[in-house]
Amino acid sequence: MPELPEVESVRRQLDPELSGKRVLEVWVDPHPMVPRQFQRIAELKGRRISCVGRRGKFLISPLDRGLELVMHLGMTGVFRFEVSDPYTRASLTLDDGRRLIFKDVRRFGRIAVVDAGRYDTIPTLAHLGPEPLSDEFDPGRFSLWLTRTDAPVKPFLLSQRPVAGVGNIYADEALWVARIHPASRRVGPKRARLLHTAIREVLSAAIDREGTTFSDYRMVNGESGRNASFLFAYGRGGEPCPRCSYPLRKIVLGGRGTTYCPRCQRY
DNA sequence: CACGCCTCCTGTGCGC
DNA sequence: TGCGCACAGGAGGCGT
Repeated sequence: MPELPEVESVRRQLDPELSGKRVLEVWVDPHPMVPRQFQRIAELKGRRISCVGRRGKFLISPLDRGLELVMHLGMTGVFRFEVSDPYTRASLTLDDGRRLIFKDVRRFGRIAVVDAGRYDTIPTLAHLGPEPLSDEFDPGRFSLWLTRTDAPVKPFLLSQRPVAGVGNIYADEALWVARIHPASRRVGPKRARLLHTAIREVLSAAIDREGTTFSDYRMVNGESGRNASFLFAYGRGGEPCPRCSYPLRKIVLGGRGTTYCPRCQRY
């Protein structure tokens, strides 16, 4: 569900609420999946949260005692304050008396405590590519990545290695903007630069609209993002391409639903 | 090492 | 109405 723009929107609401707060109590839903998805969460008790940052789709909060809190929303994760919900998987009682609830229907989200900067238990974070909206996201290096890989371009983007935070929606969107077929294995320097620009454009625009809500994604205040009605390709299979009017086609690529224009996105 | 497939979990919508 | 299947915005593990 949540990609970089959604996670950033959550971060912006969570940061002022959690910065400087201490965690008094931790509760976790007893479930077989808990040890994997909530590693070392008990160590949160008594820790102070300095702020809420973000890397790709991960929320990261430095704690005292050299620890770090790493949170990932998975597909259906939502943070709320004081909302009773049957899908609550964890809650943190803060020293201002409020409780932060983590609800997550599909249980793919995770909240882990790690030694600061040690991400060996979180491989995607350990090998995460550059932040797309920072100077670290360099067109030249991105182009080299794309030249060297043999994988189809969309699954490669979803790996989080060439760039952080791009998921299924914004991969389809950026490839549509750059006019590149999602299954293409031949993205040369010229098209790589177009894609580099397109990724920044679609992510920035989505952040401005506080993300894309289809069903589950909500911000901490419960509101939806406003980006859904601005999408070019994702979720619009069968509709006319906004650029050339040819019907958008939906396929499965790398196990993920993929919508693109067969006429103006070239392999 | 890199890639592609399958899995984790729960809900929903569709065709028969 | 009931059933079975495909699919949903994520990542991780495994085999090749």
